[in-house]
Amino acid sequence: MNMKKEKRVTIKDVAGRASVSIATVSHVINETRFVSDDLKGRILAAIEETDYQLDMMAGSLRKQSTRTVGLIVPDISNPIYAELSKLIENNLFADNFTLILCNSEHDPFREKKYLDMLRTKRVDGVIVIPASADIAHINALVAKGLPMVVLDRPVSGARADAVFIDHERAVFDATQYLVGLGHRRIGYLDKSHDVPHKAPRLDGFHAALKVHGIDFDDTLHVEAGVTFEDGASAMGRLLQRGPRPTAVIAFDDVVAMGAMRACRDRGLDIPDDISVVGFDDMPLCAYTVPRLTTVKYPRRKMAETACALLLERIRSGMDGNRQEIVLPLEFIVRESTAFRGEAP
Amino acid sequence: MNMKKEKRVTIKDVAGRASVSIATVSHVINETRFVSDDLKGRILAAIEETDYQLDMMAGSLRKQSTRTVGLIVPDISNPIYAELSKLIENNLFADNFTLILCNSEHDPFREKKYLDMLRTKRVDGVIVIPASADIAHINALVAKGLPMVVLDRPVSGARADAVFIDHERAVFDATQYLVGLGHRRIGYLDKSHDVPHKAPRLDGFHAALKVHGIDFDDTLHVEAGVTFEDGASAMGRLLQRGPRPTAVIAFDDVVAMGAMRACRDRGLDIPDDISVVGFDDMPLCAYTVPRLTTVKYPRRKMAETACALLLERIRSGMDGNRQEIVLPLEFIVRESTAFRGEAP
DNA sequence: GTGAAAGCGCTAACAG
DNA sequence: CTGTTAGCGCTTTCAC
Repeated sequence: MNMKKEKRVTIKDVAGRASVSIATVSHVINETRFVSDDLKGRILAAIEETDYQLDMMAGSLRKQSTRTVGLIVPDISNPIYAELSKLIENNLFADNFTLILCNSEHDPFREKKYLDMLRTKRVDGVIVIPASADIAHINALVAKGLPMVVLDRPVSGARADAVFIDHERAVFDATQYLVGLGHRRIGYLDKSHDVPHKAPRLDGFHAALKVHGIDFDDTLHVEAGVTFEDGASAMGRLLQRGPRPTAVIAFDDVVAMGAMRACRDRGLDIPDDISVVGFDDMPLCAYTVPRLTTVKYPRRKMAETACALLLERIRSGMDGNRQEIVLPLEFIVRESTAFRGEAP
Repeated sequence: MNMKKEKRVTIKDVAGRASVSIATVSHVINETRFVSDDLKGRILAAIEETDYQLDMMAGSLRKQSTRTVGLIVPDISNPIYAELSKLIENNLFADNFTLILCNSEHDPFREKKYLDMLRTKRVDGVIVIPASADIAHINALVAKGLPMVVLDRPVSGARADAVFIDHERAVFDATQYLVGLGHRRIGYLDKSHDVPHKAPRLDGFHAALKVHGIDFDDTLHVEAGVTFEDGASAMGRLLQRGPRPTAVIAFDDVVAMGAMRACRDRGLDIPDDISVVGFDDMPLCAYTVPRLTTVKYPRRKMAETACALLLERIRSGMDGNRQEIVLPLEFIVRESTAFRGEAP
């Protein structure tokens, strides 16, 4: 095939062909000042004929703005982050921004490396779901004037704008709901990584138990990774430890689904033998058997808010005070939770 | 807070501080020619002190290469594309490339708009899962010298490199498997969009039926969209049409799961009353109840091959013949398929 | 071994 | 209304 790259056609070629200055060409392209119909016509024709296409890079160098933003997520293959990314991408697309996708793989080191790359590529801003609670590198970039918003996870001391949810409250409510159903032995499938929202969630769990005078049994606390398999094996471990719980709260829906599978494999019925509640409300939750009771993660609102915050800060050139927005959560009762056997 | 943007520190500042020429600074940064230890030391120190960071954009303009590639997927919130994206991102990261993510939303028009943006941003190449069979705009870019690879869907007449799977064969095998289990009334949950792999798959289905002397009953053919809900409602429609099938083949796992849900809601057992087979093998398949029999989509191999092809073409400057690689599929039998009631 | 200087393709003063 | 021109920050000949 041997496809030779033809010489790139530049604004100069267009100008030459239309017998005008390159300034005028630039101005009709960007609609940045009035140009007579005559010239405009010739220029448009020349663009057409030469099949000219703007080189944004050159423009970006000049304008010091790339109309590109970076998004750092722990793992795009987690459905919740996938959906969030999609919503963010949609918002940005509407504003003619383009998205650089970065998977940190839950690795703070990789996150940092990506942050460097993004800066080097001169993105106009970045949205990051931080992999760990250590956000010194994030704050450093903010200090250098890079617009950033931290998403999803309540890291303390952030100097970037932030939008997240009230993790503690959400788990508190979920726990309280289970207690209301008569459950007293409630398992907690925690996250094994040390993510920023791990502590607040566990706090919420403990707080709810305390309010209802339930002692926390440490054997009911196990940790799980990020896959279905991790959820299943964690649940397996939990079930081996002494008297089994009548309900469990999982760190997210993926873990909850793995857990349901593990129960099922041991002949335990959900929710008759064990109630399970998830976290996130992935679309799938309404289609599992049984349908999963869960906490709804406000992804649409989160994406919109994050983009609004970021774009505003990009527009304003980092003026204005830091914003922190906490989004409300919704508890969605489906079929995976029920009264405890003997309870009212 | 009012964060003033400090003046950007450039290569000039570093050169000044180290009392050398900017050329030398550039050379130590890029390790592109020998520099004495003395100067190198001073330069490195100056970089450190000024917290200088390379501006890739300027370099890219000069070098005509951005070390960025575009990825266009129909919908990143589809788990299979999410995983594919992740694998691709990983491959590129290893080579220090950066990824611009684009959701076409299954819309050819939006795909085209994104392609324009990518070109304008001077990406070094693009990987695209085409939204439709019309790929004139893709070929046009290839003709202009942009390295591209078309993924997943067997569009005809592509001038870009391509890597996809044998859709026809896969569905042929799946159908044959069901027939082997004694099924004769097999439903087909097709895709409603006119995607490039729609026809080959249906061909495979028909071919298998024909081989076994089974007449195709048109009432068993329904179309579904892309969500769980779409799958459920399509299955609902199918069940309303005359004698029900004893098995169904779904266009993808998402549709299959929606279909399972719909069966369940009507008191039908899977697989005792109806067998269902999906397509893709999302991780979730092993965790549903029952576990889903499906065709395994070779995502890892696909990601690797696509990246290898693209990077090679970028490296070689579009030399060499067009490549087309067809990846093998694997049929994964789990619990959602069984012998037809009365059959052996 | 090192430096000077010419651009990469565009935008935006500034000058008419 | 339109054109001239000075950069944006870097890479890379070419010369010493």
